[in-house]
Amino acid sequence: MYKENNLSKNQQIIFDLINKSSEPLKAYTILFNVQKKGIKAPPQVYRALDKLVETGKIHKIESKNAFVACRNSGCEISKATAFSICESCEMVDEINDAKLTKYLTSFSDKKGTKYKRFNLEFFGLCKKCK
Amino acid sequence: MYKENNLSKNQQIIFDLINKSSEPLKAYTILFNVQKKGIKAPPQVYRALDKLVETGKIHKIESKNAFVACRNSGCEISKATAFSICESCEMVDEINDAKLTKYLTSFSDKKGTKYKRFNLEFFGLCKKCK
DNA sequence: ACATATATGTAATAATATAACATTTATAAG
DNA sequence: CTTATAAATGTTATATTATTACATATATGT
Ligand SMILES: [Zn+2]
Ligand SMILES: [Zn+2]
Ligand SMILES: [Zn+2]
Ligand SMILES: [Zn+2]
Repeated sequence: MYKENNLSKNQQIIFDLINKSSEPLKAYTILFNVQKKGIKAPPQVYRALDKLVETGKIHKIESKNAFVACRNSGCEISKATAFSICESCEMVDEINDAKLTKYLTSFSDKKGTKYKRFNLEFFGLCKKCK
Repeated sequence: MYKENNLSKNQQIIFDLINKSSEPLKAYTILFNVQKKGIKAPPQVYRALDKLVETGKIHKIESKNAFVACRNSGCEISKATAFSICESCEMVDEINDAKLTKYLTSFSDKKGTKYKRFNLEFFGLCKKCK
């Protein structure tokens, strides 16, 4: 049967919040902001986050323990992610560069091993902060 | 005056532990293992870790909140790091690939911005686990 | 000897994340 | 519709990771 919307209630609430945020959100910031919607405890937040990461709707910025909505319609599987992170204002942008993705996806190390997933974080100053 | 060894006592103890480990170590694992040497509290561990990361002697594996010794004599500044991480056995290897480093160091995004630092984590299966 | 920066020791607490278990809701099959 | 199964939710407690704050000590340069 055809499924109109694949997000559950909590997942949708949390996705909406992250999606409309201009900056990465931390789990407990999310928790605080969705308590008015009935989501009261950490596990509810973390479970939704896990699912959203798993399906590529959001990504975790590992160096910040924070989450951003995916801005790249081509990466539902979340296996090839790259971000630019401003060291001054904390701004994060998802990088969508086909050449970069191709280069890294096809990268093989000295033993010839290839990898099925990567995450790349660039750090510097954004345009505003330069 | 000439300085023989640039690590303080706590820094040296903690570096030695990480350096002889075959796997990434977490802060509280480190704490547990150096208590016999007189390091008794988290701030002592985290301060040493911060300094060691800052000087490039160790690196933090962000996706694991764990630390490995630098195996790449050329990256004292810790501004261009890449790792391969086995999803099965947790093994981590630092990647030292001049071409990759060059490619990423000279990468500029669509707005022409260049970045002064990056961290790249590849995920897959190591030779043993394949 | 003095000033300054770096490192240490210690207690308390903050921030991030998971375990465990009961219950409910959605989906699919018979 | 009924039943079986999987997915999601609610709730309490706890585990793990990291920092604040403040007192003291050690190293470094003049
Ligand atoms: Zn994406
Ligand atoms: Zn900025
Ligand atoms: Zn290194
Ligand atoms: Zn392995």
